[in-house]
Amino acid sequence: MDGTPERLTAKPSWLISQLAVHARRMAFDGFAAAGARGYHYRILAALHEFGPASQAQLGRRCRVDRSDVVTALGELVERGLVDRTPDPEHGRRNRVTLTGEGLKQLRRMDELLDRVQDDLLQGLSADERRTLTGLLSRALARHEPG
Amino acid sequence: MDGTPERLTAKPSWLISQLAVHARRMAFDGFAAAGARGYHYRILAALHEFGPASQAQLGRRCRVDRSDVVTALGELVERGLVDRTPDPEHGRRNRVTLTGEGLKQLRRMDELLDRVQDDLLQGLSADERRTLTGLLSRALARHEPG
DNA sequence: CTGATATCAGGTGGACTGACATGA
DNA sequence: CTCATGTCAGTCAACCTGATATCA
Repeated sequence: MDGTPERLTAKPSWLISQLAVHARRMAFDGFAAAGARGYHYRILAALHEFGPASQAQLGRRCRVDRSDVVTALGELVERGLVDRTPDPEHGRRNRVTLTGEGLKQLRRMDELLDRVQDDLLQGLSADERRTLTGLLSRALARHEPG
Repeated sequence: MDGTPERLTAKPSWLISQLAVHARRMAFDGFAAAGARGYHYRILAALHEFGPASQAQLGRRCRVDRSDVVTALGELVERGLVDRTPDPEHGRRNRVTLTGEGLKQLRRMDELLDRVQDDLLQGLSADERRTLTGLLSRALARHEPG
């Protein structure tokens, strides 16, 4: 433990970071072609997965800061991918819903991302991918909301 | 495959990205306390792992852009953590070496990072961590240099 | 009063691009 | 003429902070 600590390139956090870089780059290229970016996908996906929500809820679900939700939602509304209407039951809250166009866009981005995943994990068997996914989600679960 | 594509929160690339965020945040806090940041660690670690090198080599080894290497090295030189001297055998190239202070700083950051790793992967057994590391490095290996 | 919500202004580190001069 | 190297200027998405106004 003197001369040689764990090599940088063997540290899981390094591997994770570098893989994240690749994933983001690949996804980014595809998203850009669709005129979108990461935050757009995450918001659309959260809307589809959990249904209509307030902006604060949305941000918590897809882990985007409220202030960034505002900006991203503005762009999504502009493109007609989501609707943002004031919540009748709460004067301050907005109710955000996915539009038909938004769903279509989400499907496009989903296909794209699936191809990215495939590319990212090439070299791993289906079994290994499942194992990896399981381990990752268990690790992430420890760092949830609270 | 119609109503429900793979959930966002189950996609490996999402898990990887979110874990990377946590890792970076945890490491960042510790690094900041030491007056350093990610690039500094990566460069110091690469110097220690592969020995003295030119700036271009360094950048390739720790995956930092050459232009960013310039800036980071400037800061490291200022703190006396590395030496940058012109390569006598090549008029344009610099030779960058780790100083004693640099090594000490690297050790501090290494300890810190190991604690971060532990925290990041809490909930996984030693065996599972090895499995995870193995799978990750095999996946990353497919996205190497070329 | 607290607390949640939506919004705006701003800052930061990491990743990247393009240009440029110099040397092998 | 190429290619690699070091340098500088600037862009960008993601992430985060703080302040403000509004409403329960």
